Amino acid sequence: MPEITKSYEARDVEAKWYAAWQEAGCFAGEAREGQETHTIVIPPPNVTGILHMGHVLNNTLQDALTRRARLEGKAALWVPGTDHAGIATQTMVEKHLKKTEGITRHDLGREAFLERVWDWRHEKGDKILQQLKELGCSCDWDRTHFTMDEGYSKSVRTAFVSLFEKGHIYRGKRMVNWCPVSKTALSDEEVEMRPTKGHIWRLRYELVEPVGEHTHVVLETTRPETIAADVAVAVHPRDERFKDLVGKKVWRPLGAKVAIPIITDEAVEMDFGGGALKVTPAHDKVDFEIGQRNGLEVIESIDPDGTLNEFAGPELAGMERFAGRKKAAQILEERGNLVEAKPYENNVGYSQRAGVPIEPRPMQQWWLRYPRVEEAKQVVRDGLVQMHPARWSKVYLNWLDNIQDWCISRQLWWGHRIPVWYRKGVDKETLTEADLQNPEMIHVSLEGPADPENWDQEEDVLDTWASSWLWPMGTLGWPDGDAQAKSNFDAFYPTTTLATGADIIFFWVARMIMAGLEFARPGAPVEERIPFKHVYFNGIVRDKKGRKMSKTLGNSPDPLDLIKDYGADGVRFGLLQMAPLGQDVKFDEGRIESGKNFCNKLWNACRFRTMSGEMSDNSSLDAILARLDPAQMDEDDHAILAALIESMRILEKSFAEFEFATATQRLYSFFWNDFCDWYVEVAKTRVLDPAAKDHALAVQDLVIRQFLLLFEPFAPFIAEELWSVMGYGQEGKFLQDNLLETAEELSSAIAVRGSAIDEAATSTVDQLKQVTSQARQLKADQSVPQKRDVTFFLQASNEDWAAIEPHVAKLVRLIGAESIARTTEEPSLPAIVSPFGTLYLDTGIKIDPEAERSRLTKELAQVQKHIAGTKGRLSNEAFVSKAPPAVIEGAKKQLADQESKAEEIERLLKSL
RNA sequence: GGACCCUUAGCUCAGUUGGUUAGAGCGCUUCCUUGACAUGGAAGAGGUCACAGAUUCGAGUUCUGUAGGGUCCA
Repeated sequence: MPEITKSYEARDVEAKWYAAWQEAGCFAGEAREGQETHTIVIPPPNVTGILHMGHVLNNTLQDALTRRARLEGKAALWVPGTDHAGIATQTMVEKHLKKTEGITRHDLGREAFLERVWDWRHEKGDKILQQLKELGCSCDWDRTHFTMDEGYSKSVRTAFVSLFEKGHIYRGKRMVNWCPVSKTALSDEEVEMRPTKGHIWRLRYELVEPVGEHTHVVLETTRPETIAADVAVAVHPRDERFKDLVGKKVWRPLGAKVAIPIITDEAVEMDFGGGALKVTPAHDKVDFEIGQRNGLEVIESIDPDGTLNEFAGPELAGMERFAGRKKAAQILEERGNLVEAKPYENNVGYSQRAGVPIEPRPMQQWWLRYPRVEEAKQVVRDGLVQMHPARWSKVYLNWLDNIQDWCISRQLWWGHRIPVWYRKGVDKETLTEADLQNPEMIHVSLEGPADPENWDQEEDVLDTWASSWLWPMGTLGWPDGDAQAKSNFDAFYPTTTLATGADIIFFWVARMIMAGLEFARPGAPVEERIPFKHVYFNGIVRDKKGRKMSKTLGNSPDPLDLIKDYGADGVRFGLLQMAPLGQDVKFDEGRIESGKNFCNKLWNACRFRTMSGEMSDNSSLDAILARLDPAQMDEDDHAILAALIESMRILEKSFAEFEFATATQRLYSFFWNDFCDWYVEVAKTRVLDPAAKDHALAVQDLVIRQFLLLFEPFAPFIAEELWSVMGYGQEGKFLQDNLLETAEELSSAIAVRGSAIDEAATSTVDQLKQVTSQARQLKADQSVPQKRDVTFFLQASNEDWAAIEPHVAKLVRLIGAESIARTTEEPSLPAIVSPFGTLYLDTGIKIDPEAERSRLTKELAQVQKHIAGTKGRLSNEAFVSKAPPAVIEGAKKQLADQESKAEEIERLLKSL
């Protein structure tokens, strides 16, 4: 018999099995011809990232799905990998260079700098993937991808060239979100709107020539530092207040003294700031559009690094933009242009990465008109791509309805350099859309021009998301035919489920759907082109105060510490218990501890089983079923097997609906409450009986076997260890080499062996549990110590006694009693009314009538309250005539039961 | 301004199509080291299900509104 330690020690077990799994190639995604597949691609973490609680949740879910799929006989593939994370990684390396060598990337130059980034990536990168192994993730590590690897880069360039050729990509001067710190353009999605406290200045713009009584126009602005770049004042065309002023001119109050026109534009909000708007096309998106419509000049008074330039006027030139704002307000006040300065809060766009307000500016950038927008909406509306929880599809559709072209170029070095070459001498700032079609001026291809000496490659790289949107395809080899064959693209695409956070629904999920539809399997039906069938949005892990966990706040525990303290299985199971579908998770270490304790409980239940008797043939389900003796099946056996089968049903449903908390909670209560607290306890008596022992242990072996199969997706290490220890496996095989039966399959397999589950047994067992609890309650009330020297008397009808009699031996042990004897007397002893009749406790000491009276009176009051409620319902004409018969029957039965119970308690009271 | 989510025990959360007396984990009180497990066992205290209406024989559950908290979009 194998030795089992007294408590579960996770560390050795985890290290041992992970190595064994890898050695045996357990995680290889290989599909036999015609085998159903289950594919997940990991949301690639930043290559230099480290594991945080969000990753733990997200990856545990993916692992649970993947492992469950394996047990269901599917060819399960989980593709791991990392993302190069353009800005984040580049910034990290730049900071490091600054700190250690005092140099910038420009000191090194592009090539040398990129070498440094690669060094960094090789030194520090992929650490997170190692950490995922500690968590037990069953990724196919041989398929690990990195977005900057050659193969993947080729897919990124292929997508670019293809979209360019189809006219989806263009270069154009438009307003972009400029980050003055990172000095790159950002997409709209990378800009975070934050309410920001500041001021709004009410200003006079003097009319060049007074009109009637009008000498000036009043307007409001939050950005006086941009006044020097004003080229007009705009009012709404239907605004009567300015009827006479349109077409006149005002003096620009800062910068060169210039008269600027008063124009009209629909975009002006009439009830804001008096109705007039200063128009600064270079520094505001709305103003830029007004400028375009009205043919206005564009004056840039802020440089890319956020410094005011000479166009801002001599007083402001050279100042940092926020210092310039104060200074501008001061000058305006001195010149008498300031009417009023008020504190003001408005939404300001911040660079998500750098944390500073972005500076909108018109720039030449590369843009993408999204492909397949309509189709992307349709696949979600049609349910080909299902989101869980479903409400996110609304958010998704709303974004697609208002979609804007995507700025895909970044002024960075770390990333996929855009595969565009300009003929030497061509000025890329003045290229027109027509020039883009001219092969004499522009070359766009995978491999570059044949005569590279005559061309300059575009300096910019692609937005990171313009590479990761190809992830489900690129990691399966697209577009390279050989690579696709090697990866078995045909079998594994579309992937089954994407598990991710809702915060990247636009960044990634929506774009992946469009990319999949555009590039995968051209010409194939839409359901073969989508990148995934399900999207599961897991919640965000928050701290106790509800704040997002972040490195800067330092409020996130290190998952590796948790794994050390609680075991990977404990962490996984505990976390999923607190992660219901679509809800954020407030992290509670207590739950993690409870996960660990549960593992220990399971461990000890198995330990106890090995101590209870020799291990018999556990090598297959059939072998165990053959050990069941139908003649010995009692109510407890039926009830525990019924609960097992019900648990299997619940897990089938929870996996289908991504209800992981439901699944883990059911496993917990089934194993701990139904099995350990009850079944194992009642079985102790039977195990001591040579005639009943084999059967009772066979039931336990069956339950534990099925439980381990159900538990493995959540807690793979302990499941594997016990699978081995308990002899369920075969030499050289693993738990995952077995198939998990469905609830129906198990149910009929048991029935075929002659032990068809009697569901009715469950209610008998519930009554036995109740009487057990009542007996213990009596003992506790009477302050009887836990010794087993007390006697119970049960005043039972023939029928009740027949029902309980076969269980008495077990109950005696459970309750901790000398005996339970039937009585026809009405002894003067503390009593309680049980489902099998009145139960008396003989403590051997004299009864205390007062204490007894008070206890029974309390009990009676409760029963009577219940009776009153039920009577009330039944005497309600409307209830009786409208409620379904089953409900009415239930109420009647309940009333009868409660009334007889009340009568009995009253009798006991009287007899005191 | 638009969309969505949340509010249930001291804390963190379950509660599936409306149907007996609303559950779990942690914490708390009392008892127990009895040959699986003190990472454990037994008993117990603790809830006007945010508030106000409506629908219904019946609402934690459906609808409307209010308050508070949160998220996304503009």
